[in-house]
Amino acid sequence: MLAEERRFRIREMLSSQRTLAASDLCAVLGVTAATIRRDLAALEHDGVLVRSHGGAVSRMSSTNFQPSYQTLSHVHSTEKHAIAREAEHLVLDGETVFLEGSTTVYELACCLNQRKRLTVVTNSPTIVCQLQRSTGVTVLCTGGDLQKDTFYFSGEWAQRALSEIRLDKAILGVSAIDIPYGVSTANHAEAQIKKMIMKAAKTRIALADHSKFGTQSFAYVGPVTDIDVLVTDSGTEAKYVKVLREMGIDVLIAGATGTKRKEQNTTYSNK
Amino acid sequence: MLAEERRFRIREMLSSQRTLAASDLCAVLGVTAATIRRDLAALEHDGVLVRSHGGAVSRMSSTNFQPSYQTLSHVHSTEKHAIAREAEHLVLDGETVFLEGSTTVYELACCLNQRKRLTVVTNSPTIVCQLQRSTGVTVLCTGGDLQKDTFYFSGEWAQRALSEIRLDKAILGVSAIDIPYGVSTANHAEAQIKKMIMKAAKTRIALADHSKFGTQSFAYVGPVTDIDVLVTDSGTEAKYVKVLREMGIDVLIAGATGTKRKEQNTTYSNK
DNA sequence: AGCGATTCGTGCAAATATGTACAAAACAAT
DNA sequence: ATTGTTTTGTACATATTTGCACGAATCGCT
Repeated sequence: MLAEERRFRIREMLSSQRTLAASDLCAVLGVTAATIRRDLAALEHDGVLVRSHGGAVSRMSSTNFQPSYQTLSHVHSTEKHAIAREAEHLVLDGETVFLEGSTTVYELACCLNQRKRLTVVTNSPTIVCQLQRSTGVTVLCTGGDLQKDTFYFSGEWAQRALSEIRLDKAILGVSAIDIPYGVSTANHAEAQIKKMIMKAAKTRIALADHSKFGTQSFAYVGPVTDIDVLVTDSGTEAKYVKVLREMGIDVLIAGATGTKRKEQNTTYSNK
Repeated sequence: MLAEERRFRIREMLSSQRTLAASDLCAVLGVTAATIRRDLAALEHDGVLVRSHGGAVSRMSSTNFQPSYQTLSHVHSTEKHAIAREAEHLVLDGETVFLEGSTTVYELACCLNQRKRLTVVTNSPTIVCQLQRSTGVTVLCTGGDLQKDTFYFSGEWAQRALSEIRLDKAILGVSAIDIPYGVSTANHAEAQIKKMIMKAAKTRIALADHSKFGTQSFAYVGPVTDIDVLVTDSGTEAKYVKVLREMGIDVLIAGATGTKRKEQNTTYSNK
């Protein structure tokens, strides 16, 4: 087998598997570990992957693209992950959904790679990159100005794109939710986009970990009753859950107990 | 057996096999390794294949399993890199430029991270992700439908965004350039986008390595005179350069020693 | 914190591939 | 037939790849 062929197959595997174990590669490709190591070194040099002890992690369509995302997602990452896993069941095959950029929604996007017949609209370049290899998912992007603080698109192009579509479901992260005040966010442009997403979707699903409750932020998005389904973690105080449910909102609590989650980047050997 | 027939059979084999081993070709065609090497060298120059240690890899998109970013990014990467470095000087601080998704243009985007006061518009999510951390660069994205084969945005949203802007410079990769026929590309949607980019820009800069010359592809983009500046590598035949210059096109040759054509993906240890 | 098991980096040697000079062979045209 | 051109085979020096080996670094587990 040609060296090129071998490396091509490694690339190929990386498009379906985010992580590869060096030992597995030795067995599958029939070469020694030294050769695999050299292959991985070469592919790392080409920017295809990032090596890690025992194997490698894909660099395309992964969180390695933006460190800001990584640093952010470390915060409450266990809860975010549980929330994403819970929200995944709300997305059905054949639907058209909006995924609004936010770290929690990004986690959700990672779960959707294997879906068939799903249309995703998003204002996040990171989510686009995450989903670009999944053949079963049609991806549309609003485009617009890239906000340097949040890494989402906003602005005129994004707004007009949103004004022209109707969605089965919109999934968005919220940065602040308060019962009397409503939902708010730090960025005015982001608030504008969130309002339009709300308007375009039949079902509005919000993801918020427990730290977001009872807080207010600069730019007002809308009342909490704009939300149809709210997914949060078990750390949220019961009083919030109770009041929201009384207001007719479907509150889902993601079970985050005991699931000791390790950092995504270092678990390369899992199948 | 005629040399022409031998090379035809190699082409034929490449349409069913992505890679060919030189040793296999010797056996099948009944000639020595030296002859096969000369054949492969000739076919490489014609842009049919890319040589690699021990054989060759098909370059024709129809046979490539995924003629995507990753597959092609290592092909002619030395030339692409040199071209990108050369084109970098054409982008000036303070300008508004369009970067059209293509592997060579992506290389260029990587060089622009440190710029101050630069506005970049692009239809490539990969380029957005590449530039999103650079504080000095304002990034806009056309949005649109994500093409699963090329990973660029196209479609209505992309077209309308392009119809509303005027650019100092547009930088695009070309997949096929032929003197009488003009510029063409494999994808119809991509050709549409390219046309609009051409229209929106005051100065149109095309990047093309030597293998693109003298080739035609499915979808017509426009005559070669649409191009103001063409950046290529030193492997391009002099006749093309001469004719294009006579037509008033500013042809820049990226400095690379013509004889030494090492494959980047096989040299991982240097530097 | 310590320890055994893996894994990593790398020098070395064998095998293989590459580029090229040169001669032989095939071909084309008078 | 002969002459000039192109192509192919041979030979050989150089370059690359790969497996093996061994010390160093890292990981997982107690």
